[in-house]
Amino acid sequence: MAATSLENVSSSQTVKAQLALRDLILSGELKPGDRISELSVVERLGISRTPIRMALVRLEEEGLLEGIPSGGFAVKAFSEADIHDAIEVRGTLEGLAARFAAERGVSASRLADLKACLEKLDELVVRPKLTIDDFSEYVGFNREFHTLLVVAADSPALARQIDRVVSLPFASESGFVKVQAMLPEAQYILTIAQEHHRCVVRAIEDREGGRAEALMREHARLAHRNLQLALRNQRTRELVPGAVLIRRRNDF
Amino acid sequence: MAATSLENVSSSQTVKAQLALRDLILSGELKPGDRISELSVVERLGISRTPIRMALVRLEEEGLLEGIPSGGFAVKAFSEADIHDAIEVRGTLEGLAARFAAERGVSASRLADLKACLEKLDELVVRPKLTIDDFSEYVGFNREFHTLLVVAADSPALARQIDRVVSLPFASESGFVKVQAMLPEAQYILTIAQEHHRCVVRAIEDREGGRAEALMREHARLAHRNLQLALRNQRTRELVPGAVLIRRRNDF
DNA sequence: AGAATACAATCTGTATACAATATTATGCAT
DNA sequence: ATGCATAATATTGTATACAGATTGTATTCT
Repeated sequence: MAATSLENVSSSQTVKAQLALRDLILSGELKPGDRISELSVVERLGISRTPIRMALVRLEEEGLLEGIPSGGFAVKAFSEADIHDAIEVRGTLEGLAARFAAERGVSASRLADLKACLEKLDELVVRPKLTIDDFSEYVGFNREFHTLLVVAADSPALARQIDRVVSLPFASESGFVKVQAMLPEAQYILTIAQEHHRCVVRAIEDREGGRAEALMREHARLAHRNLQLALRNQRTRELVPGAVLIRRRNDF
Repeated sequence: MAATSLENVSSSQTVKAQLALRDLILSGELKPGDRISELSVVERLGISRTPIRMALVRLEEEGLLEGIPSGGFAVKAFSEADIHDAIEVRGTLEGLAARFAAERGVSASRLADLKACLEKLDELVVRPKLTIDDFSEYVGFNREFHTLLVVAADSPALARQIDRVVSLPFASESGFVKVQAMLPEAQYILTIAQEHHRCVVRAIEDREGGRAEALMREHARLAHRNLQLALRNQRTRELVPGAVLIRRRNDF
């Protein structure tokens, strides 16, 4: 079911397998701790073992799987602490990105892109009541903003590292935005987030590296709050991306 | 030649291929930009295509190779800026590790391990004139210290990210220590580095997160200085690990 | 009845064959 | 002579077959 939407894309079998497997994992059909039988995946996806094997290696590097000493791969389980730390790492690296951008300077056109994105976000945040569509639009613009920030940092080495943390669904910049739609604190958190966005751009423009860095770190703290609020009850918990990978404290 | 030392280890073909290919790249036999012909690697290593393919994927994730859009892999080239940024990222992440350790507290035994390592380093640094053996011993203890710091942070998510950045040879904690042996500033830099080590442990013990973080960041700056000193002339340049991957500014 | 061992089924790791695609070289036309 | 098109070649992506290892089960011995 989860993979059906991606069946007919024309690309390599390896990529298809990677996307399909990721969906299988994130949708919970393959549970944390499960050893992934290559043969069963073969008949489930109708792809031969070789590209599936490639996909498994890539997903291991991505962090969704872990190698089993005796051979093969298993779905990785994450604790709440893991997610917390992953968010903290993202915040730290995005902070570094903001500092790079501020200290090294950003071209006028890139700064303009950031400001344009800022305005698109502004227009949404000031609305009195946000619809579901508004939220999904917000997710898109929010992702764009974070992408533009990394571009502004102009550092391939840093971009690589950020890509890696963000690839974990619950650490991604828009991971908890969907959850926010359900929370009473939504409007408030969005307002603060947008204040951060605006100030970071301002700090970059004014070449205030330290301030830009601190702001992005603080920005990630909002994700921490969302995480805690979201995991508190079952209804919102299910909306957390990759929630099925989270093992509760006393699971073993 | 470079790979011969690893020929007879008993492990999987994939791991053998990965190690051999890494050596081939780092020794400069495969030059930056070169497309890696799978078949030629097959006859060079006497390993079939499948495990070589796996190794190529892993080396791509590791950052030594990059995928070519039309297919296959090429050896990645790095600019001096890339190396600078990789070191900065490492410093930032190790700073975060130090902060985690300080804020969350470290068990007595782990703190004792750190202090023991500190003393082993101390004993070496105070020697008036360091031999080559002293330096290689220093490299070992230095690596141990950085490993212990990551352990003290007790954060798998962070450890993963640090592993990734350290896997690039020129970003690793001991990358430039060998070069230091050739530099007149050697003793001075080692003294400062050890001061950082000592203060970080102190800061962790005293639960001073901010100080611990700042110190590890500053610590990475020593690597920046080593980098600049080392790349200045050809003799020391050759000692920089993975120097063959560095393209000079006006290479294209 | 419980534990240990042996056997069987299954699975992963590796090798190789095949097919599709990209690259290169050659020839022709402008 | 240069540029483009076509064909030959080489290389990657995929499928599958085989061998070694591992895991689970059943039987036997204590």
